[in-house]
Amino acid sequence: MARAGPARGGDGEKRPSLVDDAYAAMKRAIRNSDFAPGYQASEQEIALRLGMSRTPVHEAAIRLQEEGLVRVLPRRGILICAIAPEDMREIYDVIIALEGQAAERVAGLPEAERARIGAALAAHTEAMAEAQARGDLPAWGEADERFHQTLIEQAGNGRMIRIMQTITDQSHRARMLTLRLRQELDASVAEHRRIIAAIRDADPAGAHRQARQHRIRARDALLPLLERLGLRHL
Amino acid sequence: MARAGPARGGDGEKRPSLVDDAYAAMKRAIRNSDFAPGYQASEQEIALRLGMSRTPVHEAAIRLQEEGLVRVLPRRGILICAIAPEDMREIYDVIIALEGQAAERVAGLPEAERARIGAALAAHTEAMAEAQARGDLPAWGEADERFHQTLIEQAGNGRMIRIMQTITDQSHRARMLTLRLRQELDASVAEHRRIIAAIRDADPAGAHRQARQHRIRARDALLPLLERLGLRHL
DNA sequence: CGATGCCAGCTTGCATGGAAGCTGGCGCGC
DNA sequence: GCGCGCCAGCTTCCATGCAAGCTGGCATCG
Repeated sequence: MARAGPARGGDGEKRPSLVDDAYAAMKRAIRNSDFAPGYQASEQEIALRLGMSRTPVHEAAIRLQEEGLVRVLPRRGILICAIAPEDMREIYDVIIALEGQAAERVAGLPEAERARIGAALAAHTEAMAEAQARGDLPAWGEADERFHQTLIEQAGNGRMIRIMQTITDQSHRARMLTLRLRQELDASVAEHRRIIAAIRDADPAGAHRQARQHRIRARDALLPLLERLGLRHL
Repeated sequence: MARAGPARGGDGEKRPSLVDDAYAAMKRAIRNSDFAPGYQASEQEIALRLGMSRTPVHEAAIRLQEEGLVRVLPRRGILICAIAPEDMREIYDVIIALEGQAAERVAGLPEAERARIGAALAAHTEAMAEAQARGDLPAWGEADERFHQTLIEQAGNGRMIRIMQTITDQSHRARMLTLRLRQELDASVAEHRRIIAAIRDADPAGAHRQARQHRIRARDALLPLLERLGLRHL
């Protein structure tokens, strides 16, 4: 989760430049709402806070804009993007499609790989069950995130990983907000186990269907929740 | 296809800045291989060619890097990314997943919408059939592109549109290269018609399945072709 | 009192300069 | 002949300056 590096291809790890520092700092600030959605800051101000000049902040802002986290308004500053329920609908539709595909591919891997991945996924799922028993929601959320991250990563598609990372970043705040409102944590655990079973059985079609269904159900639980709460932007 | 604007959200159309000019020029140069894959240019050189200073070129390069079209090598210049067969495999897997989802959603729209979209898709498909009869491959390719573009756009998911745009840009050169080698143009037309039929019948599951199958077949026709030709990067 | 025009201040867009890092080739030592 | 180190040149990184654009408030006019 906490992969420090810049958005480089993946090989050459370098000492991060100021641009990378600015990128990481701004992204972190957005993630834990130090920069609240709707907040508008000047590049100068952020540069001052980070102890650098405007240039690296500006370039980091371009990258963040490309990922949909901020908008750079010409001559007005950097606007932290808010997420509306409609955005969550879009995000879930993408997740539903990609994660189904990822699960299918994982279930088509050779026996040894599937066993290893199944074990990792099962470990994360057990961590979820334990966290739930303890009533530890943050731990539940982290284990859930690791489960899905593992599923995507093991499908071995760099573009898919990147896309999922991007939209996961976009929806992170919304997920944190709604975590404590969700009533169906046990359903998630059960569904995860079904996904794992399909992978272990080398059943690509089944894995695809289970992963899809899991995300569809989560979407159908979450969206009405957002609407009911009238969270227009978060 | 030729949406002129910058990567703005979608509303405020502005007079393009120099950065936007540089972005558009470089993207166009990459599309029609004026910048061949593997080519490495200095920002200074490109800036000179475009009649501007290094700054806007640099910022445009950051955006292009974020989209996977180039890599900015620290202190070495801008490298035009090549596409390997493995990349095409990744790209197709994403397309397979997203386009199936898009077709499903379109097939779930109200009757009036479906009729309108079905007509548009049918028109593009007829254009393909006619181009094929004339032996006009470029026209076939453009009509095919319009069909898929329409399908995605009408699903009404901005993030999905953007993702597809990005990976379509990445694979554009490969598509152009292989267009004349493909033997199964008529299969595409037939499959398009099946997708349209499912949409008109308000059959989301069928539309999903047909769209998936269409892309899976295309992938399975294309990838061996690339391997056989030994096109390691294009 | 309301509307309009203007201006000051703040913000970024873009250019440019200084400095540091990387590459490749040349010369020296062995 | 071979390998190593060094240096020159090229390239980006980052800071900063200048100018233009936008906003909001104030004064002025109807």
